[in-house]
Amino acid sequence: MVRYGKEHKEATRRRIIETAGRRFKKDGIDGSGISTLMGDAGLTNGAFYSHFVSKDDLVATVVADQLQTQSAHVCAQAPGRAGLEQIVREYLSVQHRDNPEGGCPSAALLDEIGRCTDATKQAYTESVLVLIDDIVARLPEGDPQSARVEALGLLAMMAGTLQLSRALSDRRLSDELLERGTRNALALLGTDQSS
Amino acid sequence: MVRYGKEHKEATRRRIIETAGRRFKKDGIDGSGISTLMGDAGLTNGAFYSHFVSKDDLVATVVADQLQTQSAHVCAQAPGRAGLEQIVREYLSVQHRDNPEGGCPSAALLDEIGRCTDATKQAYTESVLVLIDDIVARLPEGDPQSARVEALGLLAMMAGTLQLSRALSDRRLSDELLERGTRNALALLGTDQSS
DNA sequence: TGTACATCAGTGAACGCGCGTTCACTGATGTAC
DNA sequence: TGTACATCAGTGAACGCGCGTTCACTGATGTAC
Repeated sequence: MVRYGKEHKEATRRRIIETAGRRFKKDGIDGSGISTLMGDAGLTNGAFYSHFVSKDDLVATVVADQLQTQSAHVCAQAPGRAGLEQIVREYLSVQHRDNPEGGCPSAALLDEIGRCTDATKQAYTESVLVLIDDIVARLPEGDPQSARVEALGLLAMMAGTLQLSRALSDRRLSDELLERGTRNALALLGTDQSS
Repeated sequence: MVRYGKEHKEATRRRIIETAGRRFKKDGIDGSGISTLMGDAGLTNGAFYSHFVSKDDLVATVVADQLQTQSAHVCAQAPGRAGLEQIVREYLSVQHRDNPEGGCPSAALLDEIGRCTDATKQAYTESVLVLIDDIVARLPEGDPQSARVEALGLLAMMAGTLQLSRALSDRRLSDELLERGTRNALALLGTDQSS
């Protein structure tokens, strides 16, 4: 009865979500059309609507998937404080700055997400909290809600720094900003979080 | 010989630049069409090209103008450290979060600017350095280049925090992030900047 | 003072193009007998 | 084992629309006589 096995269609859907993630981060959400997105996945535009209800549907799905991938990456790092420092250094690196399509979705898309539908903002919020909890697990114990907000603050600071480093046309200044950002981020971790 | 006096056309150009700034910050650069932008200024699409060479030209012009407006706002604040603290508190306020079109262009557009033409990134870089020097003027003296990078780090952190607060669909979490961000920003100012 | 005129800021229709979305279809698949 | 068939993932042309840009024009302006 089942023709291709359902793995086939699901694999295609996965492929679309992953290539769309890279494309969105490279060209922006508004800057990526359906035909281009499907072409990236090796398909034609018409097939899109048998996988997603609308572009908004894809956007919300991709945003959630991107953050989940990032969570997995965080979890794969060495445990505890040492791993956190490694994450910060990687995040605020020249390599990350120069490779938006393979990097953090918040750094590439955060202000655009703020202008998206409520569904997308909700998908972002839920998924970012999963990521945040993976970071919180590496912090010394304390009030969990306070630690969450602390980790959100760290993410915001790192994403903003990467964005600014990408917008500066002066390479040297951009490099210096990344260094300073790394120091600031590590300082933020070093301070014990009172209430 | 001169018909309308040149003030007339210059006033119109100013009006386009200012209304476009608000529109870009509200709907994004990719999300704002020429007809809409000209309509905002009380004109029709056709008049656009007697004021600007292209949309890219407008974008670069608007980005520079927005930062200049922000510089003026910074300079209008009380002098020294007290003024700086006031700026930080205003920046990371609920009012600013809920009013992107009247707020900071970096918070509204930074990742999109990173994807713009070199000309726009250059306009951004030059103008942001003017803003940064207005902030540096409020910091204790020291190595000026180091102070610049410190101020850039502060801007990046504040812009990222505001963006994240706008992307979160959980209002309470968003509010808490702004509070935490304010504390972090003030801490960043409190620490003396060694090298 | 009154009229003819040159200027030029702004109009609005049109250009080709890509957008998001729809739909009649194709053709490879694995199944049933 | 071989053939007829139902399924359905994917195709590609087409929809109306708004994009950035061009251009022939309109009509209010202030000037010249």
